[in-house]
Amino acid sequence: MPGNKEQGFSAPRGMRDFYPEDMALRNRLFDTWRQAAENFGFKPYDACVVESLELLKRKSGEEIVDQIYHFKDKSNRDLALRPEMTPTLARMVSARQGTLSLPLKWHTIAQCFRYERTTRGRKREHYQWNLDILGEPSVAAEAEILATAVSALEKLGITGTMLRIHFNSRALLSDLLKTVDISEAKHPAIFLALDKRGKIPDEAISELMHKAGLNDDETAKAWRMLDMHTLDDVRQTVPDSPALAQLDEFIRVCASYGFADRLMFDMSVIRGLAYYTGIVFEAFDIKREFRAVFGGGRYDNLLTEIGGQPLSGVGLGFGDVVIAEIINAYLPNDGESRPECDTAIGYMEESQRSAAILLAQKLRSEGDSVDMALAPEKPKKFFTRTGRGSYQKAVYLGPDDIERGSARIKDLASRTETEITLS
RNA sequence: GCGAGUGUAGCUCAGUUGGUUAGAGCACCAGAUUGUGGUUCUGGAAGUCGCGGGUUCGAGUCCCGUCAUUCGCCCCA
Repeated sequence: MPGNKEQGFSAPRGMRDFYPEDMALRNRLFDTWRQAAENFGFKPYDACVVESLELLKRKSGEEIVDQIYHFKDKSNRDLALRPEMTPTLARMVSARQGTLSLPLKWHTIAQCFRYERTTRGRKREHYQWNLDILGEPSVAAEAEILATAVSALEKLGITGTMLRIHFNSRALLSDLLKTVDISEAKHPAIFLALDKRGKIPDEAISELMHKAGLNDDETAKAWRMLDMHTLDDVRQTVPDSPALAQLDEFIRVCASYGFADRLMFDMSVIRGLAYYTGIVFEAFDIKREFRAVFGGGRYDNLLTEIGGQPLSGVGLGFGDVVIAEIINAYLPNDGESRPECDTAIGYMEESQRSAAILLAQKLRSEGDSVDMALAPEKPKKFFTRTGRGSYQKAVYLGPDDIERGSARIKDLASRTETEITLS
């Protein structure tokens, strides 16, 4: 939309304005996230939006710097708008590592920024719900985090027939690569190369693996790994893999929570971020029409990179942009407006204003939300304005009502009126 | 960073090979109905055609630039 016509101002590229009508969905989403997190015992935390560039570099690598909004402050410090919450979490936990009791479960809704071309489902700014469990090595952590996210999805009306959680395990991929004698040092490069499958040509992926030090034979073996589509295929190759046993246990725990039917093993889920080491997951809509709704996995070395003690954790990031698209596509009637305010009060003349204020204050003290007119209105205008769905009830005061000491409160949906006393 | 499309009233959009004063529907405001709203009728207001430059006797229309936006690619939350 064009912005201010005289000066041509609009929100900068990729940044969003939230008008009151936009806040309805956003607040519902945020409330749902917070309720689910509290329901599962996650503690809220928050942090500054500006981070030191060095912290982000150390975690994400030099090459990511041109995708970050960064700048120098007046003392020449290199700072950045956070592109994700995990480095900040690592910094905060590391600072109190000696005193925090583990495992810890924290959550936050963080606005994150990223400087890149905008496209469907991707802005330069978004809100991301972050769930993290630190200090629990068992798959109970993965299952608990996913159960929390699934709970939020259910509250939003997104059922198992609309969305599936695709999962894989980097540890399992490592076990598979070991069986074909590819050294462990080369695994991370292979993961990052294979993660690009479907995004860049296969030849380019093979080229990436060659650059990572794999010969033709090893590259072919890495490719063959992806031909396995089911856990049974994998089981035949590495029947004794500890990572496979973990996945079996993971599925069992998820079944106890009751959402195992939403899970789907998927060798192509690898995740682009370098720090994942174990189970990884991404949630997609059934039609695969949209980008991932949420994603995450287990990381083991997050704190050691910034000087802390080793601590295993599981994290999940759930953005506000894609889920809004999914809700609009799968639940099209969800956006219908509903009353935002209990009662509207209007009056005919200035001389009824004080009575209107008294009534408004009385109803407010009883807990109703009340929108009282700030100026006199003709009755037709008042009822036209208030009858558009924003209010449940309306009271209109005129001279006769003040004389009688009572007024009629109207239920706007049923158009029925009941008497209330003015006192 | 690369490629393509779009930009006309609050919204959705018409607008002929360049031709006088730029239109429609919905929404809005007023009246019919001077104390009661979702349907009806009548009337009204509202646009520097994203912005800037160029070509032309003349530009919403053609050209260049710029900003915003959408969709791909790179990349990834």
